[in-house]
Amino acid sequence: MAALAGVSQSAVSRAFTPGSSIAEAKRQRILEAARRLNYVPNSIASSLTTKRTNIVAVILGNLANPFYVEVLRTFIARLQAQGRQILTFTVDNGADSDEAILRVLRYQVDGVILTSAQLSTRMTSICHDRGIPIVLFNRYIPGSDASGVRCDNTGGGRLMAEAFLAAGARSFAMIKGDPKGTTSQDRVRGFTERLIEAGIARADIGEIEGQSTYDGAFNAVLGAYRRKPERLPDAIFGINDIMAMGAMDALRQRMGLKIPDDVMIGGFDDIPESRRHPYQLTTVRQPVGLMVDEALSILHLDEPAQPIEMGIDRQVPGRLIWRSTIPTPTASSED
Amino acid sequence: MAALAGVSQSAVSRAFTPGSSIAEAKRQRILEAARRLNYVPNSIASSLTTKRTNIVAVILGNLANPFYVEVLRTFIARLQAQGRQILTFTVDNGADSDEAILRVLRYQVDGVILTSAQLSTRMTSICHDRGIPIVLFNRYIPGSDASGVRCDNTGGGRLMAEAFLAAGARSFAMIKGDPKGTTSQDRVRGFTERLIEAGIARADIGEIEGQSTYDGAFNAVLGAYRRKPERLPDAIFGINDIMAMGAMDALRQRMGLKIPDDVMIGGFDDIPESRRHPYQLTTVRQPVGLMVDEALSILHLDEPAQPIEMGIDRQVPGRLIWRSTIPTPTASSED
DNA sequence: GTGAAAGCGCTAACAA
DNA sequence: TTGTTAGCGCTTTCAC
Repeated sequence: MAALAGVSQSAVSRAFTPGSSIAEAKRQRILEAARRLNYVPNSIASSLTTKRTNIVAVILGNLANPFYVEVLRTFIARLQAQGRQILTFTVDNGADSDEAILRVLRYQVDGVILTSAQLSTRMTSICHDRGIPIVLFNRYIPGSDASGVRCDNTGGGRLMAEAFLAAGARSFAMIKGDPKGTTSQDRVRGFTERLIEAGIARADIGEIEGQSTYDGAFNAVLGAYRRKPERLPDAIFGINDIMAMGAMDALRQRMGLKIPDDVMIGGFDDIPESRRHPYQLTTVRQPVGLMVDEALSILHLDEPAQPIEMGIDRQVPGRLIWRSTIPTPTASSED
Repeated sequence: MAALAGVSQSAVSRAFTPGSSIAEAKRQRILEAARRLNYVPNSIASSLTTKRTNIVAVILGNLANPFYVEVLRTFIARLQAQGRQILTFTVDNGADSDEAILRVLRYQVDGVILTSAQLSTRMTSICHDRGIPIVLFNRYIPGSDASGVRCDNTGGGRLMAEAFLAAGARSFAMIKGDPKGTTSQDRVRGFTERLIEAGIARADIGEIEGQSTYDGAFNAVLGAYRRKPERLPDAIFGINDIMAMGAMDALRQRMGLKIPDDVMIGGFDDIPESRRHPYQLTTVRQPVGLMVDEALSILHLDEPAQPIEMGIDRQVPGRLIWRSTIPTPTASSED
């Protein structure tokens, strides 16, 4: 390219580097030649010297949960607007992410965002040793010095418990997700704690496993209550919206029950589907945009020289969105 | 790394290159040292010489349509299994993809997959000149020599027309998507053609604009029929499932209609949500896995030396999935 | 099977 | 403001 345009290599480099000292006329001339020759600078080559690729890795669990689609979409939107590229990886839900991380490290990514996967301490230190920041999204790994952002899951669980209590529920069940994940655990814990505080007996708080999926919850509900409808509690808390939706469909379409008349339902996440007519799910909203911004700020991609922030565990509060799967005690508030 | 392990640079390179001539003992020794030193080969550097990055770009429209989430997920699964990385890009639905393509070209991707976006001939030739194959997914650009894979949308539209006709419908409406996209156009055309052939009058085939989204279709249906229920046709064809779902919700929850008793509904895509209880949508299934495989075969990532396949327009047939939004004339067949 | 040396396309001093 | 030079971390001849 340089030769063809009759200028030095450095001139070309400068022409494509905003803020570098080059005469405006020359820059224009080079840009014009580049267009004519269909020249596109090679970012791969430049990152070899700059040590910056402008690539960020996003490692996700299964995209079957629309919540994570929303998360991915938000990360893509933000990063793309900053001129960064996204290397997307999926790993099986809850599986360990070692292989994925090793692979993205080969590509010298500027940062790693990890959702729905385990992170070994070995990988954490490998990343940190190489100066690559890593942030956990909606996940907390006890004992890890990796930083992360998550919703206040415990608090969110409490909010849901309060909503049910206010509506008069006295017996409960939870549909849990990945039993190893802190996200599900925390929501379960907050929910349970609040109920106990309100004087509910442990025996009146049931738990079933929904595997974090629509089908899992659908089948779990059928398995638990279809033949024993007498066991049905007043209220069921789906640890995430997609499971709450599976539960609703099983309850209504397969068992002929009315929601919230026969059983109340609560969810968590506030995915777009939750507000749709068939569901109108009362749920705890996670502020995805805010959480994404927090995650990116922990990565501080713009100041690579800054030391990596370790051990941060940023929690942002969720918010209860009243819709129609729990009778509203007083006034209702759709957003 | 080489120095630290007391071997040559080349030896390290060979140790990490399957099939290169190196003594097994030496390879093991190097691999062991690498592990100890947390060494990870730099793919960025290697691609500078090999001219292969093992990165494939996937450019998508909005992820609000679950169909494209499914598509993305499938591409990720396949490519990841092949040891390739995915650079994900989103562009506004139907917007041109020039900027996105220029950006991925800087990263020397081995191939480009493009869905839901326009592709200029200039970009096509830039890619081809540099030997980068590009494949259109579910999109056909007339006059372009870019290759692509798509469902037989015209045929799918015909299938839906036949289903409605068999169920006795005599008046129709379509909820169209992006008016500039061939995908929507083809489905509309096939549907209309078949109806005309069956003797339906043009006046009995209405069209409304659903903007390819749930909300768009929801509102369009309300706008078209709420105050004029007498205009309601026997059958409504949502050009994609997400719009069919929006239409169903509007019809049932806002207008109190029964499906299929008061109005039949058909969709296209067969997204996972379509089989769920609230919808049980009769739709035309796109064989995503097959289409993805076809797309990847057109890219022939494994034989970069082969000339780029141009002008291919591979069409795979869709299949009608009978569920419950159209009364089945005779026997029904869930997949 | 192995190492030395050249070079991939760029950026970053440095000197002019 | 400009061009020259020396690498960035790897792969690839090419001798050995």
